[in-house]
Amino acid sequence: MSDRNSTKPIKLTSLEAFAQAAECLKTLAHPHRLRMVQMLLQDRYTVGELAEACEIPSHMASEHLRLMQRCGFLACEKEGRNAYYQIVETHLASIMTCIEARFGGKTE
Amino acid sequence: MSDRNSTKPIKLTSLEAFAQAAECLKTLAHPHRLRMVQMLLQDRYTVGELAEACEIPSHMASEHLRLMQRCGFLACEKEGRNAYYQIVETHLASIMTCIEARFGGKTE
DNA sequence: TTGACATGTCGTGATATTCCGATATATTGG
DNA sequence: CCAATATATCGGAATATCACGACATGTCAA
Repeated sequence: MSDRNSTKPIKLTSLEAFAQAAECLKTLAHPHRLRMVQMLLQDRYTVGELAEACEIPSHMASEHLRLMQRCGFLACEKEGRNAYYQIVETHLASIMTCIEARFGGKTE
Repeated sequence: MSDRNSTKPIKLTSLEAFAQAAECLKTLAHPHRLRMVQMLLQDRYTVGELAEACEIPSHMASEHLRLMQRCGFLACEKEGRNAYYQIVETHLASIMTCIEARFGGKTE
């Protein structure tokens, strides 16, 4: 072992915390879910609107939204026969900024 | 449809770009790989050192490192019988900062 | 050259994810 | 009440991921 990193004790995040983080990242790691989060960071939308934007049937959008709700990203508000989703995990904004910086920003 | 979001044309990242992003996020979304990236953002390390820090056999660390190399996160430098890995995807620093902000910082 | 060490690769079973059709529930207008 | 709409849920098939043991490769030291 060299003295490259034996002298300075390295600080690490616990594997338990990273296990939680990995769960959340896995939930985010899907093209349709990324698009939904990007939209919901700008406004709230119904299941149907999100489904149309992702070009998928709405019952599949509903499943994606349920997953993101379960890991604390989103909340749902029912209004009549519509269900509006919105962001509740505030850190999603900064993470999405990082992703946009790396993989290209938004265009109309 | 309300006039809530019908007047302003929303800007979106393409689904193709998000598909790439999802691939990368999926690669990152693993507790051992997150720890490896966190370490490698501070210094370069050998396979064995990373394996020990993650409490896994080194041949499994080698596979994780190969995955991260394939999606452009890491590069490998062979020195004698050791293989040193280091970060080459610069955006990993800011993404890790976001993750640490949400899931707890580092402790020794 | 031989043996120990560090790393990399292959095949496999267990498990998880994704997509989809079918179906269910709830709400609104007529 | 009835039909249409919006959303949610269930079950299955295809696919991907994960952890692991076994083995292969390359390097160094004696």
